[in-house]
Amino acid sequence: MSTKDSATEELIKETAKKIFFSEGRFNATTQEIADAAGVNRTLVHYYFRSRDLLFEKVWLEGHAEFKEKLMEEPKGDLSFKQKIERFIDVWMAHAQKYPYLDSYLAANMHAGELLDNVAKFRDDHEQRKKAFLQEIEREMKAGTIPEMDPMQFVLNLVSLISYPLAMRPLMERSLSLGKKKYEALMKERKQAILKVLFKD
Amino acid sequence: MSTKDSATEELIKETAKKIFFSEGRFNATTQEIADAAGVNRTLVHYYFRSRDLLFEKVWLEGHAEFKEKLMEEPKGDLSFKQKIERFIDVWMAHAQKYPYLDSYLAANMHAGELLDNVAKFRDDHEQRKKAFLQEIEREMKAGTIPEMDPMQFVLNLVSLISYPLAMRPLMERSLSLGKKKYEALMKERKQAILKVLFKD
DNA sequence: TAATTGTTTGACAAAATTGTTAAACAAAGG
DNA sequence: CCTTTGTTTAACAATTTTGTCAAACAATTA
Repeated sequence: MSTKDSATEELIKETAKKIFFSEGRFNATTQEIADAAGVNRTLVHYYFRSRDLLFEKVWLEGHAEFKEKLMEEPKGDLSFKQKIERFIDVWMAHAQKYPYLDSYLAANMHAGELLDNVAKFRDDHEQRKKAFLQEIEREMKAGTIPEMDPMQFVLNLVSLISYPLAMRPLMERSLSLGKKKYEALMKERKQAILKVLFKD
Repeated sequence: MSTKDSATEELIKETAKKIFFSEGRFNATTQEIADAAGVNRTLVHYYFRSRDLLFEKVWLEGHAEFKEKLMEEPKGDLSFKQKIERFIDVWMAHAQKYPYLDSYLAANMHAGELLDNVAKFRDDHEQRKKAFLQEIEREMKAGTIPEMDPMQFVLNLVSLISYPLAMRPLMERSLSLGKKKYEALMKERKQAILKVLFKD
């Protein structure tokens, strides 16, 4: 978004995002991407120099987009529970668009480079994270959620949200559920999560 | 295991498992695998014909091993909670050995072939699954766990176990935790999971 | 219209990876 | 000792994928 972003460049990027993170085809070749976008393969190199740079660019963009939405300061004051609800909503919406974004991250953590870039955000978010943890402790003391290490609460939260979406095809199969049934399950998901996180 | 399994063959397989599923380097070449095993690259082809066949073989083996341990009938009678505890223990142990096995599955579901093979197990497990779901419902009625769609309970269970292990490097970073601290967190993990699943 | 700039293309080169083959080697049995 | 069988190796071939380049093309601007 820094400058103009020719239509073709944008088209290639969007196509790549779709192939990589919606369809999960991480090993797609430049040829396949170019074909899917309906452009000459050389253009991929013209705009992004190399396949890896293209990948990195779209990955960072997708991830940044997600973080931004997630961290966006909500309008009015929200209760703790409302904040959690919003967190769930945003995350689930994103995971529905790019189901393979997180699983790529999981499967490629070892590379490490990706996370270094992500870390740029860190300073900004560090204090907000701290505030969030403190808020969790307050809630525990107030008795709205069970007492435990606040980190465990965070792990619970993201696990319950992300896993069923990232692992959706696996879960569908191993639970012998059809597409429809799983969708219905996801619709109820938010409430199911809230039910186990909060004492009620 | 069908026949003899020469030492070299076994060595290559074990090395491949480690590279693929412990280190998560799914794109490792035959050369890298051979190097890591300290054998000539041609041997990989001699024993497994092709890279893909090697991959499939070790994947199926790893997965089968896991399923077997998970489904193994426990000795005496266990209470529902004890069964869940055992489930957590087995899964966490396995995920510690091969943290990338599940995430590979997640990231490559679209291929679909893998799961077809896994499906062989299905008939055996189908009825046990049903029994498990019924047991969950009984527990809900008995009031030991919150009322919800039993499938949601299953999703909660596997999410809470698997995600923090599969996403470990990501979580370590985004929560700014050191290796030590995260390990400690995992030690407490079982109790944290039980705490949210059961009413107490 | 000529010139400049940016875009697109096909042809080509380079690199990386896989797969095959024939020959060397070693162990075991006759 | 010779033969057979299974194992290991190096050299080679084939394929796949990436990356480069010069020329064609289009749009805009002088």
